[in-house]
Amino acid sequence: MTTSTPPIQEHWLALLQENGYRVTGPRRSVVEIVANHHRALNPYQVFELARQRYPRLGLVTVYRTLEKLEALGLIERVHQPHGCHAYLPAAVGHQHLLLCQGCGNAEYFSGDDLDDLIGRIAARTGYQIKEHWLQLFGLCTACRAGAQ
Amino acid sequence: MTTSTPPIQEHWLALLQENGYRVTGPRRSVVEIVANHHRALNPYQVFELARQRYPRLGLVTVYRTLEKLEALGLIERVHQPHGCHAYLPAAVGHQHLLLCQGCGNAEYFSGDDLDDLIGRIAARTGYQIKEHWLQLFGLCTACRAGAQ
DNA sequence: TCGATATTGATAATCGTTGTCAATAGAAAA
DNA sequence: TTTTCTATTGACAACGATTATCAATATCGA
Ligand SMILES: [Mn+2]
Ligand SMILES: [Mn+2]
Ligand SMILES: [Zn+2]
Ligand SMILES: [Zn+2]
Repeated sequence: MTTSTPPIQEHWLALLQENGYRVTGPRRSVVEIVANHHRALNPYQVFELARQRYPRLGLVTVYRTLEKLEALGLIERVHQPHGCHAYLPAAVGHQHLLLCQGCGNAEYFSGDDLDDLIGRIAARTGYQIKEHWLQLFGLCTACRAGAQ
Repeated sequence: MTTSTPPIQEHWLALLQENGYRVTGPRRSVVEIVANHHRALNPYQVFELARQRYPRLGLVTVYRTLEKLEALGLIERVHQPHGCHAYLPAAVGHQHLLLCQGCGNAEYFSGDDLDDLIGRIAARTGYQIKEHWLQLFGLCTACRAGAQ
C-alpha cells in the first residue's frame, strides 16, 4: 500500500531536511495544515487545526514553524482588508492572488501584463518601477450562488 | 496678512467640525503632520513629529485622531512589505499608490485599466470580481540618482 | 544504540493598541 | 464676556499578539 500523502507536503518536509532543520511531529502537523489549505490562515487558526493532528502542539511552535517556512519561501503573508497576518502557500513564479470575499478561498492567477501601464507611470513620474502588488477580490462561484 | 496654512489641513479641520468633532490643539498638530506628508507614517512616527508642535501631546490621542480621520475617509492605511500600520492622505477617486523603496515617498497615480485582465480572470475562474488592489514600488528620481 | 544538539512547550516578558477615568478645554448659549 | 455642558485629553491600566527564556525532550548522524 502506498501512502497518499499530498506531494506538496512531502516537498516541504524534504526542503526543511535539506536546509538542516529536523522533521518533527509538531512541524509535520503545521506543514500538513498550511500546505493543503486554500484559505489564508493566521497563526492561531493554524494552531487550532494542527493540534487536532498533534494534540500537545504549542502555539509558539506554530509561530516558529511559520517563520521558517516563510524564510524558505514556501509560504507567504497575505494582505487583506481585515488583517495581514495570515499565510498561504507561496506563489509559483509570477502570480497574483484572487480572494473570495465570501468564503476566503484563495487562488493564484497569472498572465497579467502591466508593462504598458508601468511604462506609462514610469514616464509620467520619473520613477524606476521595480515591483508591483496586484490582488483581486470577489465572489467564487459557490459564494455567488449562495448570496444569489 | 493672510495665513499660509495649507488648504488640505484647513479642509480636514473643517470636516472634523462639520461632523461634530471639536477642533483642538492636539488634533491640529496631528492633522498638520499627516495632511502635509508624502510618506506613510505610523502612529508613533506621527506622535514624534506632532509633539514638536504640541509638546504635551499623548500617544493615545494620536491613535484616536487617526481613527477619526480614517472614519471620515481623509486618511488610509498603507500596506507595505515591512508593515501595514502607516497612514497616508486618502486617494481621491480611483487611484493607486506608487511607493519609493529608497525614501518612502508616496504618490498616487490613476489611469490603470484592468478591465481586460479582470474579465479574463473572471472568465477563467468563475469569480465575480468586485475590487482590486494595485501598488507599484520603485525608486524616485532623487533616489535613483543617489543610488546611481 | 548512543550522544550532541536542535527543537519543544510552559512560562515570562515585551510590544503595540485599546479601555478607564478624573481633569481640562472647546464652543454654544446666556 | 462669562457660563455651562460635555467632548476631549493624558496618565495609567489592561489587553492581545508576538517574542524571549529555559529546562526537558526528540531527532538524526555517528
Ligand atoms: Mn504581475
Ligand atoms: Mn485600479
Ligand atoms: Zn467563496
Ligand atoms: Zn525616493
